[in-house]
Amino acid sequence: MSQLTDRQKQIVDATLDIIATIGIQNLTIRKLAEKVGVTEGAIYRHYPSKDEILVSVAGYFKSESTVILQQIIDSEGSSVHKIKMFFLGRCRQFKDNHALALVLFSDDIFKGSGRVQAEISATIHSHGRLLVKIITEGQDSGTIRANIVAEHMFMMIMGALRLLVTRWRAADFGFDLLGEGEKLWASIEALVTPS
Amino acid sequence: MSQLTDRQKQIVDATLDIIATIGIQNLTIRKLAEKVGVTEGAIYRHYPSKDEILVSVAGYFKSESTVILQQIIDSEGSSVHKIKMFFLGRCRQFKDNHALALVLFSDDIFKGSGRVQAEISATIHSHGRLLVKIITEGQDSGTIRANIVAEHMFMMIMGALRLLVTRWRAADFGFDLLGEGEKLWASIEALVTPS
DNA sequence: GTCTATAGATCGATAGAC
DNA sequence: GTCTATCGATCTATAGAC
Repeated sequence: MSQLTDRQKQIVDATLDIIATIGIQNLTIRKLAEKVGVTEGAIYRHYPSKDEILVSVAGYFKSESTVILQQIIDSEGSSVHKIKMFFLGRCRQFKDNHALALVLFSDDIFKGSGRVQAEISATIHSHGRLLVKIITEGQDSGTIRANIVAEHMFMMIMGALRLLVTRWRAADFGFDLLGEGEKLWASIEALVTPS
Repeated sequence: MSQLTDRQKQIVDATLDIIATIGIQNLTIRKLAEKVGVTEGAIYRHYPSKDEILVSVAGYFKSESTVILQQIIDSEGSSVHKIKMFFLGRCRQFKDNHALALVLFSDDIFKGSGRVQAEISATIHSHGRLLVKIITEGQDSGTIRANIVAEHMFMMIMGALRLLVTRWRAADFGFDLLGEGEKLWASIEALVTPS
């Protein structure tokens, strides 16, 4: 974690790019070196092993994904507004950083390297708990329908976002994710707010 | 497609099992042969290549996932009942066949073998269109809230199911998927039916 | 249809010159 | 810090005996 050198940042970016385009099962040091523009041996001057590169990728994911959470905690709006901020904020992040969508929504990328897997799922889990808490607060204050399990509401909202992003990736990023995200959010808000 | 020999079925089952446990990036002919109980050379008597085994896996997925769709088409219930049948039917299928959940909900399993990837996503897409059509019919007949885009409603329902299954897998199948699915469905039904 | 044995390619990682 | 060169392991796939 902490700070990466310029080369390390290049390597992490190249790794994400390769995973996004040809899948983790085709991620090799050779292809990585080729994309960075150095030889295979040079890669090992910056990382001791391939696994350690994936650890770095996971760290990058963690810091990026936490940014929006902090903005929400500091925000003053209603519960619905906070969740909307998260929802559209993620769309904006993915639009600016396609590879991030991949890391956040692929369950099997880090399978095999157990340590990385555990860290990522812990992060996702803690973020989820925060959002469920916000939903519960909204239910208590009457801005969100109260006769539904908050956890289930969270699953529908995040699940829909994930499906949207999955389609966006399948379409080779060929539509406006933020625009479609706003439309989808309008439907979600209509469903979860009291009528 | 068509019929598999007993050995081919064994190989497909073993493939799914390996993918489910240690990930596709660790799927090798050696591990496959070991699990089936024969040597590596023997595998190639039943399949010409590793890729062709994955094609078989995809075919198996396709036939399994279509079963419930046909039941729904033939059913006589309301739109809400049909979607519930699909939702809980999938839970039941996954409970009986853990590996199926993996194939249905992993975007990156078949990345790299473009032909398989295309076939699977086409199947998922056509199933989705059928469910959206059922939702639209429900909206027209008044059993489903009509002021929401049907496509978005579909995304929330399927997204929630996916998230539930993802958690079930992460928990090593350690809770009752069908029971939790029924609770989740109750929340979904409360949200999507007119109040 | 299964075995042993092996070819040929590619993988992660290292050594040593510069 | 990058290069060339290479090691040892492992991969997919094949050949030939039984």
